[in-house]
Amino acid sequence: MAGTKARQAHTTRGEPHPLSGYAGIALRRASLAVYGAFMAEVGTLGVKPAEYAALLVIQGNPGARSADISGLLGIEKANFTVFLRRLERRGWVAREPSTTDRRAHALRLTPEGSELLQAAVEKRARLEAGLVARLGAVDYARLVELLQGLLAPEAAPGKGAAASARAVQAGFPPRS
Amino acid sequence: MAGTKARQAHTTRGEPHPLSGYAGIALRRASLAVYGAFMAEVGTLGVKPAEYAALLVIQGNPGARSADISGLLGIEKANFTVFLRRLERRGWVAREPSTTDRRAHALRLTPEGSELLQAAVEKRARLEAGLVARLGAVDYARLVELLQGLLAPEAAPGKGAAASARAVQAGFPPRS
DNA sequence: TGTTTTTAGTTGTACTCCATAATCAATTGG
DNA sequence: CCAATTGATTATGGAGTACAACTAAAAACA
Repeated sequence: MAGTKARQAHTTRGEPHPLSGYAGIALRRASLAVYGAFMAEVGTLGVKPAEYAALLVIQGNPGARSADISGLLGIEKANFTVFLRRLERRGWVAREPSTTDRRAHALRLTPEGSELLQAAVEKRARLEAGLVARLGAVDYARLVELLQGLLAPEAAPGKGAAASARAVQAGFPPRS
Repeated sequence: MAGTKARQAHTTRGEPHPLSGYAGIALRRASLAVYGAFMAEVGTLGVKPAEYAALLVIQGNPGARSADISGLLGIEKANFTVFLRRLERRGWVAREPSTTDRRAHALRLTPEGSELLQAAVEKRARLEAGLVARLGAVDYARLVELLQGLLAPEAAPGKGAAASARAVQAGFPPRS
């Protein structure tokens, strides 16, 4: 998603989009739609989805190193450096030197970051409530479940190596 | 999607991704995963998803103009120009002058384009079969249905204007 | 009819996201 | 102690997209 603008293709309201019977296209369109809804709701705080996710994970894993967080977010560590710097410059994330490894940094939310994140979490709850209102709670849960099923590792037999010793977790705030 | 490479974040196979409980993140990840699967299967023909969709729509609406197709695909007409030129240079799409409007072009698939598209459709059927095998036919259909529900216009009451006189349709090949 | 407004297509530019390679310093393992 | 690995950074380039400006043709209208 290069441009931040949420596109609204096929403005002819009334019928479903003629290509949305294709799973890939439906997925892409839905992803963009939710992205746009996020920006409309939470984006007013100046936070984009990737940044929101980063703040969430950092809050849940205070002291974690860059590589841990970037790996979890699926951001290349190289790009995560500049990504982090934005969060740091805005005063939301502090990068303290690690006490155990002089190459690494320990990441934490600043008080301002925590405050902002709390506001963002509340706004995101409203966003999710909107989605639930559109699909119904049961269908919404089912959708998320099906998406997870699509992403689930296909029971890869031999390969299951324990990748990272340092366990980094999502650290959800209690789901609304 | 800037980089064509399908990222595989969170390589630790075994548990679901810790952030995929968020609908937006699950959608994004699923979208990228299907994109990657498409590239692995159909991409061997040198066709990316957007190009595949374009060829499909052009085949279903022979003689349609650029703006019709680009609108349906959700591509800016400005960007569609260069996008089209790629398809044209590869010999898949012909851009004849419109007989009724000297500004416009009538788009058609060339014989090579039709041939390629047919091969792509077959490969995509295999891709879809893989998704069905993963989720099961019922759940797969349900997923697509739920995604469409997420995208459906929220019964906008007064606004329902007939936007485009020229009706352009998806022109599916018979769904496999 | 002649003039104005709209439309189809094109070009150019800029910005964001992302991948990759190269690099440096620090750590780890023989 | 030296080689290989690792955390982080910088720099570069490709791909997708938005947007403004422009040309030529068509449509609307007085």
